[in-house]
Amino acid sequence: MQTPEPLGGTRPTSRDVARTAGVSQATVSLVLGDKWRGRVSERTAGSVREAARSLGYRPNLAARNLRLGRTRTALLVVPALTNEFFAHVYTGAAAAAAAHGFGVVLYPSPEGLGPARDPFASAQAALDGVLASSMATDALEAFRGTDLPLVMLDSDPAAPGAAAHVNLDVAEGMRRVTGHLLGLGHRRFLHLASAAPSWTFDVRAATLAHALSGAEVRTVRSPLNIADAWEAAGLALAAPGPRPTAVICDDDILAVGVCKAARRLGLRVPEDLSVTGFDDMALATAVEPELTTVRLPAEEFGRRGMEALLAVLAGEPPRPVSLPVELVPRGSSGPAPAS
Amino acid sequence: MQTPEPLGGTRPTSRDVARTAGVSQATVSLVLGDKWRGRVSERTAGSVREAARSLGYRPNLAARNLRLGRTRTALLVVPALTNEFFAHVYTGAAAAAAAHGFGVVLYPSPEGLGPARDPFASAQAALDGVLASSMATDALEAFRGTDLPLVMLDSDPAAPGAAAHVNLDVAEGMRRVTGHLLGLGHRRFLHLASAAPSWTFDVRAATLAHALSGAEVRTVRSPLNIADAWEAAGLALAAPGPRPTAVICDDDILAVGVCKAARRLGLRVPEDLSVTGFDDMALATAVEPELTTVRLPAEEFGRRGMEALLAVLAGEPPRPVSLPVELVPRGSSGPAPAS
DNA sequence: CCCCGGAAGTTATACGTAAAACCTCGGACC
DNA sequence: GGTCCGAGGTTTTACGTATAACTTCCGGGG
Repeated sequence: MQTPEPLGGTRPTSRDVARTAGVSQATVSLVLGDKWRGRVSERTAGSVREAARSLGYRPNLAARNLRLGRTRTALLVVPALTNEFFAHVYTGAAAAAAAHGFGVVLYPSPEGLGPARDPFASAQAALDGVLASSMATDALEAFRGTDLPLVMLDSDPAAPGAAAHVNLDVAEGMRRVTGHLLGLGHRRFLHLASAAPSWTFDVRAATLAHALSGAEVRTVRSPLNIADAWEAAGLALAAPGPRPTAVICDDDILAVGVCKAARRLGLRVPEDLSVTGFDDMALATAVEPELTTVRLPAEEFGRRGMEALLAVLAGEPPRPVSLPVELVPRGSSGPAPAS
Repeated sequence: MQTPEPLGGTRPTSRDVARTAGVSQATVSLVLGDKWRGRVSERTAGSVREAARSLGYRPNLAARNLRLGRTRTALLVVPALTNEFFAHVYTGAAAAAAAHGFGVVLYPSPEGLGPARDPFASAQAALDGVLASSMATDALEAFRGTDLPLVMLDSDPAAPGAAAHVNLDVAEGMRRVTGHLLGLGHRRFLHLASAAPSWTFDVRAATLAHALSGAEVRTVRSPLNIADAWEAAGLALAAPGPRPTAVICDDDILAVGVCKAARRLGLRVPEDLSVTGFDDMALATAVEPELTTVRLPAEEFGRRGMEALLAVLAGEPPRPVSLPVELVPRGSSGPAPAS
């Protein structure tokens, strides 16, 4: 069992395969491209495959992409993978892409991007289409004046520019949360909202305002990290006047910050204060008490988004998708305190 | 301000730019490739750039890659981005790559990979090099018989096959943990180890065994998720015989599981049981009490790894790197109980 | 007997770029 | 006055693939 691998760094080409198989390069291309039925004999096809295998032949993707004018590569634009939600979105998108022979490349984060560099060149990939989260607002600016097919995640379905929209039904999620808390007797609320501007957060705020129109609601904004949420919640909960009995958060991360702030203030969760999250990431069951939250099908979200993009690329006009979400009641929410 | 953008989906080529600028395609290539000093006049160069801008010209990456035989793209192989540690590694690697004009593509997860599909084709990218974590063991198998430059993350520096090694000094981290706990008077330990086979975990186990050679140590393995860790720790802590007073975990996630199991058993952390984590991810400060853990410079880890790979690609023989880690004492560890 | 059609290939070409090799002209130098 | 040289380009070629267009051979039908 010797290794007939090419030495010296030069990879074998289809022409090399043709030479060893004793056929022309075109035949190699036909056989390996699975377009040979009725054009090449079974025998010849076999010997071509054998030659390719023994040489360790791998088609040159750059050449194929140039020839075909397509790259079978999609760009995924999300804010940051260190947010578990987007890591799941990536996973789903990558899986759906792979199932169709596509690759996924991530838009480089703004920090990683040098000054005034071309976002497309930075991706270093020729692209067939773009799948973008509305939360990556700054990155999206870079895509003005591009005619690449674009599918938007969690953005206004009425907004122009996108070939398709795939959304999570966050409005229903927020209705479930408010219904849950109202049912527990809560009437004074704090809404800890994300400071990041995005359509999905606007929807949550609007839904919440509508569902709680009879109750008392205060809104505070915070960046999506525990420390900032802790500080914002601490200030809001220690403010003069009647204290809210429930805090509705736009994200599990914020809810964790609220719980920490509550404990610091001597408030028990859920006896003195109910707290709800959003997303149902690993964090939600890591803390004590576990978070009442809204489960978002993050991975399916990415999968459906990519499938919509692939449909667009295939020429099928896709219809908008809105994925159902689910309320997961856990220990962080309980009956409103008696007083 | 009209839009002279190409209509109908056909992007302008360097030849189109040449035509509008009134020069040859070669001149366009020289100017835009910044190789024109002394070969093209300032005037001509200016008009070429102007033409390119007005046409919205973007070089065809596939053609460039084919011509140059390089793609300025590296493959990153990690187990799962939903593990926050690897999301940080990706971020650092992508930033370092972007700073050198490189792109990063992720190895598709095994699930996303169809049956018996070529891992390289699945990435849908022609690659210049590979940066791989030793924790992605199954994926690494796919790279046998490849001569792509390979830099390993957290793998045995003595192992062959890699052009360079970049490691975290986890041995020192584990020594700090054991020193910390021994100093607090602990003598009976439980080591909750990762069930995933990897060199980095072997090092932790070996270091721990050596540092605690005079003490009593039991080892239990668990997959890296809260639920499994909870179960494994629950069993171990409820086992007959003297109970360990400290649990040393290979990962913050495991430590969180241990804390939950301890609470279930009526054990207070840290009064009855000290628990330490590893990694210092967001989880560590989300829980109560906050975790004593070892801070790993995850993002720098990715950055240095990518820089090592870029050095290899540039022909510079790099020396092995071992990044320092840091013990972060927090609330989950305290003096051993008196009894 | 001739022609036609299908099987089994081969030859030729284009994709867009980078760069080596070549051309042309106007002055400087001997 | 011829030659050389450098500035400022242009012409040409190659990268590896996919496929359209062409060739060749052979058996069968009229």
